[in-house]
Amino acid sequence: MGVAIWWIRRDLRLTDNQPLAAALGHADEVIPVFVLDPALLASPFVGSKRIAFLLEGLRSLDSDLRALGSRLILRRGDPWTELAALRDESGAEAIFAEEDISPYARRRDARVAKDLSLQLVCGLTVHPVGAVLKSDGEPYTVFTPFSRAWKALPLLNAGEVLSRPSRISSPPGLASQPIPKQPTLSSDVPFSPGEAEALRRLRAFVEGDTSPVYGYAEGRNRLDLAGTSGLSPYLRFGMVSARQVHLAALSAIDAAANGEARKGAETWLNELIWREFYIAILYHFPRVRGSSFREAYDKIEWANDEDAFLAWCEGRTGYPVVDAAMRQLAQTGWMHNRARMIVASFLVKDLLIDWRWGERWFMQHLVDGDPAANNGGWQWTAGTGTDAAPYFRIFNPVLQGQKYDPQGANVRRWLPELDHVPDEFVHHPWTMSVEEQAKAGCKIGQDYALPIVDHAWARTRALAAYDQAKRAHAAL
DNA sequence: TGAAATGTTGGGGCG
DNA sequence: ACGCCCCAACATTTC
Repeated sequence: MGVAIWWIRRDLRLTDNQPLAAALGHADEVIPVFVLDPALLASPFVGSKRIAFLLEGLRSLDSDLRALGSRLILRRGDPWTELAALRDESGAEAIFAEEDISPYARRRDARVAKDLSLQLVCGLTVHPVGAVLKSDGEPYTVFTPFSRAWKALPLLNAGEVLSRPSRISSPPGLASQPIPKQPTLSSDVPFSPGEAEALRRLRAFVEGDTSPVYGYAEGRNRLDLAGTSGLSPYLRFGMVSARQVHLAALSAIDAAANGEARKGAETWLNELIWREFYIAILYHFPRVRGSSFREAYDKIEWANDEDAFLAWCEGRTGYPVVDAAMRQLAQTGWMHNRARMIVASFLVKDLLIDWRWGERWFMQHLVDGDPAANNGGWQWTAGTGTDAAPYFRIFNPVLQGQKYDPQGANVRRWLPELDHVPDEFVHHPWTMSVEEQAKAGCKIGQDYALPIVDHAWARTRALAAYDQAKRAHAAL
């Protein structure tokens, strides 16, 4: 039956892998190949923590493949060139890959498909990208009706997970370059790559009557508790399939012991649907990658103060809830979703800095950085996106801190200089008297920054800037 | 998946 | 006893 190529991109798993299953169904011998694309490595939207996670993930996948009698072939270079060479070396008739939807991925795949026999298979999402449409055939731009239609669609393969192959035969003698040792994954990054770890985390989150998924409705918002699944980096690289996670959410909903537990599992399912919503938005409206979905807001006159941006990046804005989250991001490559909304609101509304600056910084540092979800999240906060927060919804960083980190435990974890600041001041330490600052061992302006902007003033400025943009657009 | 500003109500202090 | 004021608590509107 011949040879097929399984072109691995963001599907680093053996269980429930549709392109792999398609390749195995098509040929006796399958070549698992990953092409390390220098164009991607050089992108300003890529950072070393995510690359390190990917490289470790490839090592883990290689080890899993070897256990099945195969191995990972790694090639560095332009995908079209490398795949054409591999086809010529091996005589492979077809290439199978999981469909990807970012503008760059689509251009790359179109170029490959023009000359090589490339078959793109669903798998990035539960439902095929582009299959969730209104009755008039147009894409949804509002989440709630999207989610309703999404839930009504039948599951591919009747919801059966594709089993892990027991053996993969590959042609011998194909050259593979070594998986690069650099960049290395810092021990500060709290994710260890690989399919086994992804499945372990999934089980820990959903299995049993008292699993965290049942407290998710409340727990997901708390910055000081581990209420989230921590699966985002694994979904980002397909170390677990979206469908497997979806089925786990459905089972948890079924097994919920009471209304509150059920609500937790349903809320979690909703987050998975937000992921698919933003993937669909980027697929149907690729222009959102560079510009606001709502064009009026591309007329905003941003302040774009470089020093303020640097203070935000480095976590020295003087607002503890913001600074703690930004230092956690720089150090570990991860940030709680609630914190992402808070720091994004602060950058866009309080500092009046273009959301694209924040989008790029997040992509450079997040281990789970995904173009669709990240863009969607930023445009949501900036009020420029589909079904976005209204422009006047501006987070107060003090109130958000008090609400979601009531004792300041998370703030103190990342800002040790606030260790001895009493709870009542921990989210607004600049209101301490000089004596209180001395007692807490935290002199404001010296041990910890004075707020770089007054929130009440900044709120008014943001409202005026957005209002001005709307007027400018309406006048056209 | 906000927060601030403004409006309303009602208990209690007080002359 | 009564009217008046204050203001906390809650509701509604506005940004």
